[in-house]
Amino acid sequence: MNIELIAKKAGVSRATVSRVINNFPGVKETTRKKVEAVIDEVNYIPSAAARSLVRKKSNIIGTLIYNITQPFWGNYISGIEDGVSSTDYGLFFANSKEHTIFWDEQKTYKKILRNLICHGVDGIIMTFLNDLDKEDIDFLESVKIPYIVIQNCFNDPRIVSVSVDNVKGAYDATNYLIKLGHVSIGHVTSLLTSGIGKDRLKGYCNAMEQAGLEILNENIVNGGHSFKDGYWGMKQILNHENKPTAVFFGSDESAFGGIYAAKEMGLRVPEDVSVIGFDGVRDTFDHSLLLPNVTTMRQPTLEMGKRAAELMVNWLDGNEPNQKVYIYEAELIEGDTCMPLSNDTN
Amino acid sequence: MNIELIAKKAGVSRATVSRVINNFPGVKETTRKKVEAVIDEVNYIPSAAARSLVRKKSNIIGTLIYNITQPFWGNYISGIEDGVSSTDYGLFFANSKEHTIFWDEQKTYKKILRNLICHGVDGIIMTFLNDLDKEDIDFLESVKIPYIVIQNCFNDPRIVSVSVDNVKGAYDATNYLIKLGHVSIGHVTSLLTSGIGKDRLKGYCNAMEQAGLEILNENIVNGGHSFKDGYWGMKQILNHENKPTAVFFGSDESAFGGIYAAKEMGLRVPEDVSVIGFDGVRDTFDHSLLLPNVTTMRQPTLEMGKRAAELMVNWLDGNEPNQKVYIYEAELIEGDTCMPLSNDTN
DNA sequence: TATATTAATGAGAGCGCTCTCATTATTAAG
DNA sequence: CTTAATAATGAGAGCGCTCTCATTAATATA
Repeated sequence: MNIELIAKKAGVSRATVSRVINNFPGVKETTRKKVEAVIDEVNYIPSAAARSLVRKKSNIIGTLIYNITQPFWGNYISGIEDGVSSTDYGLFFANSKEHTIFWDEQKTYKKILRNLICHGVDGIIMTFLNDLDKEDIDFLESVKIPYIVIQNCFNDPRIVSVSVDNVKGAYDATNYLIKLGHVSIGHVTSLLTSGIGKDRLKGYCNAMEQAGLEILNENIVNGGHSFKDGYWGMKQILNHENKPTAVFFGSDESAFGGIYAAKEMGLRVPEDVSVIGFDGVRDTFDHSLLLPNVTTMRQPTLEMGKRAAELMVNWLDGNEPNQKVYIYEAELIEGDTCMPLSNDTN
Repeated sequence: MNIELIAKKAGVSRATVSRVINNFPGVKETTRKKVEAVIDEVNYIPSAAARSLVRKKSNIIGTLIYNITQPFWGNYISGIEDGVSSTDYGLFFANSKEHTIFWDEQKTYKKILRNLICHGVDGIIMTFLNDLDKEDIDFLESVKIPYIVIQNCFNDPRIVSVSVDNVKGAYDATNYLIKLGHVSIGHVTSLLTSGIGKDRLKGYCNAMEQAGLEILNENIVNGGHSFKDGYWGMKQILNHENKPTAVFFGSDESAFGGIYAAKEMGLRVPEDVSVIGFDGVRDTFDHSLLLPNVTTMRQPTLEMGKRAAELMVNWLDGNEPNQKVYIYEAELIEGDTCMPLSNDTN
């Protein structure tokens, strides 16, 4: 079933059918009705391939999201979907699993991106946890395809990104603990191979310095975003003689791990040690009531995903983003895992 | 950059370039090298649209998954991705959110499916929780596009499906409780508007009947797969005078809700009431150690997703599945939420 | 060296649309 | 009723590939 047959059946030319399909003006109402009737009758759907070929546009946006099986990342997809849902664009999907990018030699970013382009996407929305390889950017630039990075922010002037202000978020988190009277504050970082981890560490340091508090190496543990990372990080931190009275974790999952570790060591949260996380994922779990109500810096992942999608849609429609860097603020969500330092009667 | 230009640059015809791109035989080695050099030099990637048009095949498989922000469903995507990862196929993505299908009038199945087809997918892998509307099937059949349903199984002979044996799984779960000596066993169902919920209820009834145990209406609560459903279901069940000593939940999330409700009512799990769930999602959460180690019937979602993808890939490559219904077995995973009935010294 | 056979390559049609531009139908103006 | 203006429609080229079939190059055989 093609446009030719529809035209024949309706007794008009292909051009007229095309006008009807695309809702173009300049078709007499009676003709339009006639054509629409035929289209409905035979359940005609125009060939996407033919359209893409002549328009040089597939109306498909490629997405490369770190690990959608975790709600934190899944929410980005949801946001992106929100952003495209009222448009003619659809989503092509690459890589849903963490290990694929990190450990699978066969699947470097470049190969995944290449695969995306081979399938004809018009633009790409992606998360990059590790700092983007120069080679990857060069590749994207060379194929001249619009791309937007979410979650991570780069100082490369070529990259459009949507992310949270990690320095400020970490600063706010640390400062919240300081305001509660804590002076000895630990930090289990997120991945320091990414700008995200580095920025959060920087925010932590900024807050400590500004408050005139000493930054102790033994209070900073190189971690990651997983439960396990938080678990081991917390063990390490709490094993010191002068253990901190509060710990800032680079992610909520790692904070959960830290809380678990503290309990295992016979320490109460927050009575013995306060804990603050980052991300704000708790509510995304159906079983959130079973999880510690962790105090955290919430990232508006849904909004950010949506924003990225909207920017991309507009871009593909001819309106290049007028900024390179779109920054959101992480919001402090007070849970039950922080309390004022008991010695301190503020 | 198109095949014409590559041909010109390499001093050969378009046909030869095409042969090289597609790794077809009958090209002299020296010619092949020459063409490949040009392709590499200009970073040429063939137009997906043009290819699709002439081949009448986009090599894109559409997926319609219930709610990817929950790991249970996200795992299906992971499995599907596993199944296509070593092939030339890619994934197009529709609908990531529960509400979109259930509550958004604008997004009926048919519209989503139509959208998928408009974007040119070759086949569709989808989850349908509610029983598939006859109209939806008719539509899919009318556009003659291969589709595979995962997670739900229909007795419509036209539908290829990959799912778990829900009757047997529920039977096994209930029987496990019976073998532990329980005689008064409750059931918080999953959605009874879906075959899944009905089948699990049936399995429960089968086991009870076979054991000669009475099926009490007050022990069966119409629920759903969410935490909330389990929570309210459990409250209802435990409020009866002769409350059951064990409860089978239609999902793990609802089991979590049930466990939470029991605790709230001052009852211990499993000492006062045993709980068994369905799905086997606990390990998919990074913070699984913080969750009750619920006894459950694990569904091999990853394998099922992979299988569906493989079936689809083969189908699109010309080999129609030789069965209509692919059934997996749910596997009993013994956790810490069940114990023998104390009165019973078996 | 001439001929038969096989390997390598090219010419050209066609996939199903869109879009420009020419043509025809319709209405308005004189 | 004729002409000018506008509205509606159609003809046809072209998007970038694939694939068949014809042609030419290379090799084997006599």
